[in-house]
Amino acid sequence: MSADETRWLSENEQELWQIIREFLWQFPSAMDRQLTQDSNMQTGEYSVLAAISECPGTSYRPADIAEALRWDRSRLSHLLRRMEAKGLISRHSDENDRRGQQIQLTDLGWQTVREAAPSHVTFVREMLFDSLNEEEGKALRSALPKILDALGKYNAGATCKADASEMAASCPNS
Amino acid sequence: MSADETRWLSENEQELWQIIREFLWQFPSAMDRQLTQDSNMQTGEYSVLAAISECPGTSYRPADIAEALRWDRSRLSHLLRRMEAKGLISRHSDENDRRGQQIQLTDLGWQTVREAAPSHVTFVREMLFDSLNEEEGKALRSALPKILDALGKYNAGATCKADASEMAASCPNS
DNA sequence: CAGAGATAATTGATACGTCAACAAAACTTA
DNA sequence: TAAGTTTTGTTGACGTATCAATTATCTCTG
Repeated sequence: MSADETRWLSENEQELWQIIREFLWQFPSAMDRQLTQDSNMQTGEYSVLAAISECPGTSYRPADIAEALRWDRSRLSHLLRRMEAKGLISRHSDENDRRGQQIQLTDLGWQTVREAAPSHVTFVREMLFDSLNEEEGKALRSALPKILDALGKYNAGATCKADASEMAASCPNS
Repeated sequence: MSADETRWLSENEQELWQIIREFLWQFPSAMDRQLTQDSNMQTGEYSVLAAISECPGTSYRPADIAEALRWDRSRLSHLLRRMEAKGLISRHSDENDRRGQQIQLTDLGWQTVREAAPSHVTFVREMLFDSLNEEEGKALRSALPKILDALGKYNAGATCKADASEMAASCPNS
């Protein structure tokens, strides 16, 4: 950056940015609290349970899960260890590729996600969707992918540059 | 919850929810990376520096900052300790209320936030505002406060139930 | 003014995310 | 098939967020 070519935010933009920042912090934080209180887990753990449970009978490799959630492998590895310790998942070595593993939900894992889902979905509906009219929903649906796309380009070269959704595509059901 | 009165998400809603979740994770995460790489700090630290620097010459108490940012006091306390260790802020006990403190930016703090601002604002503009057309901006501006309001009600009784912006209101400049 | 309660801020334990370094297995290609 | 490269997944160190408990000060009420 030579001189000062920074395109600073207008007052309007600053206001909106503050609202967005607050949303970016408050929403995940409240969601964590909801899951902690109602189901003794946090967003990350729920995301993994939900991702795996979407295709009953399927077993995923960590890499699939990481890609579906757009997560760092390391983060997932740490979390899977904790979840295995809690008895929520089981791992079996992948016979086709012995670097990898097959991750499955245990009975306890299934029970846990089934019990957690209603109150969590209720939270998401009441905090989010009930506050959106049709127009606002459409706007989000058109705006956010553009932002995610920009972020993806920004990240190019970094952690997760995969082009996604192979996990969903390979799901036998749905 | 008696029977199963859960209002599950429709397929459309599930799609949107996935996009939102991704945004909620990817954006802050990329922003942290931007600040770390360009300015050796994270979002929290930048937020505090920016909040304090908004009213030059003013000194804030931690409680003011916590309220303006809608943060937990404990989180702020830990962060202020680290920032003081780095030499970014200074604390002086408040003569009017000796429970409290006066927090000010040091010269290094000022220099740091001035140097960090351009690339950070550029990130926010390029990743966020450049992807929003006018209509989408308006939609966010109308939707997010409703969501924040719902979250506020959800939190009622928890950490931060204050009704905000006393810090901004008391700002001599602007 | 005494005591009860509220408020400001800190602290320590714990859990989680990130990063860089690593090990093992699988591809690639010459 | 051997050497180099990529991919899969783990590990440990470190920074940060959260929660409950604690201290110090202030305010209110009788």
